[in-house]
Amino acid sequence: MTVSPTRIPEATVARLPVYLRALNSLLDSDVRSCSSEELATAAGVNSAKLRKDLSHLGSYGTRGVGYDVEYLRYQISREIGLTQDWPVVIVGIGNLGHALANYSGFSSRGFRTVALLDADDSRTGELVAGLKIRSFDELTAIVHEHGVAIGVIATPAAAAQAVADQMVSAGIRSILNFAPMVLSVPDGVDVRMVDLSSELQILAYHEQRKSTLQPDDGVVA
Amino acid sequence: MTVSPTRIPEATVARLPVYLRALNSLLDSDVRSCSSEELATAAGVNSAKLRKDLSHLGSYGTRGVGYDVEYLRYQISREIGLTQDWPVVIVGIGNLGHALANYSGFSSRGFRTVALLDADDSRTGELVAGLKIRSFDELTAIVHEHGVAIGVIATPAAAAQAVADQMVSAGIRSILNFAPMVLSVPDGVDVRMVDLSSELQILAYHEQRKSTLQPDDGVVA
DNA sequence: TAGATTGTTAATCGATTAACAATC
DNA sequence: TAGATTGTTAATCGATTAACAATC
Repeated sequence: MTVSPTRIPEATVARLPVYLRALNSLLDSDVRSCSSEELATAAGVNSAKLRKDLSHLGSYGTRGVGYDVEYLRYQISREIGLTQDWPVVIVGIGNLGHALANYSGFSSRGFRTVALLDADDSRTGELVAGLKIRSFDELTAIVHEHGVAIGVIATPAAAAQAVADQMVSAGIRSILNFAPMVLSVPDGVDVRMVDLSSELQILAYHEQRKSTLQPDDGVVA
Repeated sequence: MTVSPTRIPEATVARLPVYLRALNSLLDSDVRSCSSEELATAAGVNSAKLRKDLSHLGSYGTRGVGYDVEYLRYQISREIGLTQDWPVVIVGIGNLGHALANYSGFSSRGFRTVALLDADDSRTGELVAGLKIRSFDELTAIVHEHGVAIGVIATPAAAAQAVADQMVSAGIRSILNFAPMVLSVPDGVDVRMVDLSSELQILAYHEQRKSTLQPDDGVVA
């Protein structure tokens, strides 16, 4: 009874962060209340989809009125789990790791970077985003000390699998992978992959189609 | 007849870069030929989905034998449009822009970064990844000079919409947005959004469910 | 009450998957 | 030919959307 009564569809889960961001930006503009139409516009989706998505979480709006922005924000945060503390380690402090360590979108949403690790021990002690870079060898100790559940991999592709293996054996069950490399992990471990180049390739595909598009293309009788 | 005869489903397009990466990694290991089963494993999908996806591009395998790795790689590259040159500009050279400018996954796939722009003119002239940072004011001139079709936004959220507007008016029709901000653009302009924090939030949601999962959860009679 | 807007229903659409005929 | 594996079919599953009854 205390836990979410229903499973939330994966497509909906992926949009909850978008709604959260839209609600935050409404609050920044001192908007206290909004309709599904307004929120949908701010989030870049249509309102039917928004209402359907929210209906999976519960009934947090008022018919004829709309949604209380702060209340809905809290409910979505709670559903995602952002009301609890999430200690995170980042492994691989190159340009990208550096950017991630400084990324305010993490800290502002309940994620707390507890350690930055790099395999290159000559960088140990270097200060990045207020944290000293530590040796990768300390991973297991750090995971246990802080109860880290989420690991971020920002190493080159060649190192990523070894890092993932070490994370898993240290007890991490959720991995965010920025290395352009498919990781193999045991059942029960979640990996999400962010491939910067994939996104560019998908854009290129559509851009190419635009250029070769025939004027009478697009509709088939 | 020279252009792709069929429309490729969006879900398939999103996976083509993954297949391409898997094929590259097979080639690195001197694997010249593979079955759909092997390639699917390397790409992290099941083989039925892989074959279905490839069937949208054409018939590039041999029954009873499998796929020629190099030939298939070429066909996918061509379909995505990676056999042509894609000049790219990156706007916002903070930590993330810096990381993107140095990211080898771009240059190795037909993407050519022609300019790095930043609104902070005190940074003009600074050398990053072999390119001098230039003023944002030069955007339109650079787009025209190099025929830039794809723009990358790595600015803070507050600046992103203005950058997008400028890109659109300069003629860019494909934008990769790393700023945590929904962009509004005219019809015909493609925006893909990469939100580093969203991915972490989706992981947190699943991690949270793992912790609260009942032992007899998962199946309902 | 009248007007507005949610939450839900049901129809449609697209994606996934297993199975297998085609064929090397 | 016999064995292997693709490319396709058809069934299933999940996501999207429009419409509207419920209700503030």
